[in-house]
Amino acid sequence: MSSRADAVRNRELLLSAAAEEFAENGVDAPISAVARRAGLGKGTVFRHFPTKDDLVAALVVDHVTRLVDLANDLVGAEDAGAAVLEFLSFAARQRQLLDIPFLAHVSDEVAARKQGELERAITALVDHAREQGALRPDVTGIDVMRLMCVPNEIMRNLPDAQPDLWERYLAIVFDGLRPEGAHPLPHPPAA
Amino acid sequence: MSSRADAVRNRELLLSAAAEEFAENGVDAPISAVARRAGLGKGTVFRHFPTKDDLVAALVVDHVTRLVDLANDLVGAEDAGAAVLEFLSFAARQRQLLDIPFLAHVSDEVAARKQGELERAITALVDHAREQGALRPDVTGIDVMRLMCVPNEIMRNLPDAQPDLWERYLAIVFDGLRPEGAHPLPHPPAA
Amino acid sequence: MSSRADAVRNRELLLSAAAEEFAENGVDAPISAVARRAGLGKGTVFRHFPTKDDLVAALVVDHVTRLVDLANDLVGAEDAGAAVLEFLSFAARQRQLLDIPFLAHVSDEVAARKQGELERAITALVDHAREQGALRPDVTGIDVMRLMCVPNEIMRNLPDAQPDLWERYLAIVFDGLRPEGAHPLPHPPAA
Amino acid sequence: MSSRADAVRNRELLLSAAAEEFAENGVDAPISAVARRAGLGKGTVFRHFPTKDDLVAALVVDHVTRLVDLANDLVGAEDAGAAVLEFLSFAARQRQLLDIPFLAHVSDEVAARKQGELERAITALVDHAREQGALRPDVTGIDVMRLMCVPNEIMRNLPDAQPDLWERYLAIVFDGLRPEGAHPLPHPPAA
DNA sequence: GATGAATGAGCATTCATTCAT
DNA sequence: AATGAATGAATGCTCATTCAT
Repeated sequence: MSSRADAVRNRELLLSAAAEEFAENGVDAPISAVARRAGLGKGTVFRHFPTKDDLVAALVVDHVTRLVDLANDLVGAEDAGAAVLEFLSFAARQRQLLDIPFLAHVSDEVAARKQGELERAITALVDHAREQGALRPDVTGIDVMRLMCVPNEIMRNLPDAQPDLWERYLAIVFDGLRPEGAHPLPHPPAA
Repeated sequence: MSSRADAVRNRELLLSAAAEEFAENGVDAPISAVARRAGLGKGTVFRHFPTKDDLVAALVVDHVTRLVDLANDLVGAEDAGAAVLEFLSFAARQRQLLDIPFLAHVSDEVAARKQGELERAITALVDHAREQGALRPDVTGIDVMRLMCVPNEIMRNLPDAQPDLWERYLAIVFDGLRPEGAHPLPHPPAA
Repeated sequence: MSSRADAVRNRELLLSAAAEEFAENGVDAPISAVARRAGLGKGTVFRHFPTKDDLVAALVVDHVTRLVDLANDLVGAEDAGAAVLEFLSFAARQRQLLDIPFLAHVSDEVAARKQGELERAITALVDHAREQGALRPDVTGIDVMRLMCVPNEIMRNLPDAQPDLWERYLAIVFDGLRPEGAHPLPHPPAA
Repeated sequence: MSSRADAVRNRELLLSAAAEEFAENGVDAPISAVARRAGLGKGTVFRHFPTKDDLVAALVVDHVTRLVDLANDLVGAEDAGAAVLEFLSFAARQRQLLDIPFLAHVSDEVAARKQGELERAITALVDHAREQGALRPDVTGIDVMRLMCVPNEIMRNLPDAQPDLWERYLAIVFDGLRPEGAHPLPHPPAA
């Protein structure tokens, strides 16, 4: 009755339902809400993701994968500074739960590996931009990764704000990453 | 076990236990964990704060009060730019849960009033700094309020980082607030 | 442990377990006691009745429905006086919690509607009996409704009494409803 | 500072506060509400009544004592039937928690003894009335004791009714106790 | 003797997870 | 493979009771 293809479709259905639900109501939203939003039974969620944490991890992997792909696409761009800005804008537009809390608390191996990939991809991007003089000399990919979520977190705290307001705060942060008027940074970024 | 006089001390005990617990494990940490950390019974928490929300609100009020007081102290400073930086450094050092999510979700009246005070105090500070040319011309107190939590949020995601790492990210954000090399900001900050 | 079909049975199981438990220990009996008596988990109670109040309301509706049905069956009886007595006997045999406190405090809409039905049905029954001269001229359906629980309440206070003792007290009350030797009643019954 | 007399006064204060509180909000009202109503500390309640049950028992004893005293006063009355009616009216006017549930569930020895006294006093009263032909020949003091609370229980279920409505239901019950038109009662009243 | 702070058992309710169908 | 019923651990909160002052 249900083909392999249906299973794949359901998995996607669940992932996007979960992304919406968690973005809207936080990760504490019950699994049942995700199931309802997907039009599926609660049991089906657990068939695909044995644990709620697994579902969250899959979401993170999905999201990080998209970011890695974009970063890799952008890594050869002429204007590396613009590329970094585009990357950060893309990240900000994904309202999903790209909190680093997640990146951090999700213990999933695959997720961890993906984060490593992301770190390398962003670092490449940032290194280019720094070398081109588009970013301050003392900033690293890790720094950018850590600042990546700032617009999202601000927006999460302002549920009624106009949807593009994040651009304002990304602009400020990005100005802080530029070489003009940069004051030397304390501490190394560490691992 | 505790005398009448210790009741006051217990309230403080509870507030700081709650601050630690919530900073470490998020607001979803159970009241029982707060009680255990304070070395008190669960019921005692509810004697002092009839509701979990009341406890959170008290925490917010406490914290915001400290920030308002500092902002008011700093408002007359010669170097207003340095004053803003000092204010942000102080805010970052308070590891407590000064998430805007809290500031926003706490429905307590007193807390709301305190937040209004904070907004006014920061705005005064920022206005001075802007007028002195220490901050970019298009930044407002509200913007600073929203960016105030960035170092804390980054640190929360990095539980094993060296304790002063926040200085690095505050430095970047603050460079973004300076007038040198500032690119005009999109959107008004709105209320 | 239970099939889809047993879910219906479980609802009944829970209702009768609750009826017994509440009749025996009062409505303040914990839900866990109801669950235990039904041989089910505490969570299962909440699956079927989202709230303790919902469970109580369902019980009331069930009970009142049975009474309404009987009253409607009896309304055409030849001997309306005997019909009223039969009705009251049936009500007394249902040990359940047909306290008016419940009828009153249950805020459930459906329950309220059912009580209206009951009042109308009893009133019809009583009106007939009064017209036939089987009841005193100054008694109403509302009065009978209010006296309906007397035997139950007496029995609840006498847990060790012989199970049919209620008949004695119903007999006394019913004699008080007869026209013979009736002294005029003070106050109207009011709504 | 506090004399023996104050202690006695406080005991009375507490008893009447408890009577009011429990009559108004049910026996589940917290001890703290009783203390507040009495204008005393919670601890003081427990000094006088080591247990909430003790307080309730004391209330019952108080109440039953009043009833016993009245019954004894009335036992020599000319019109014994009128005396029984007066006794029942007095009982109905005491809105307090004279539920038999209490009489039954209170395990206090003194309370039990007092109930024995009450039973004997009522029985004497009822015996006289029966002998005078004012009550049906098959009714006993125990029956009257059990029916004594009916008006109270009906009123408890009708919080908004006019305060004298109980007279209507006492009248019905009392008519049921009269010899006119009495149908023989089933079952002995038992102990 | 009086007070109110502290305590923990008890209760309603939610939700991740398991499993029979 | 999908479903939703059953389950119990966890949580916020209330309240009788104890006890230091």
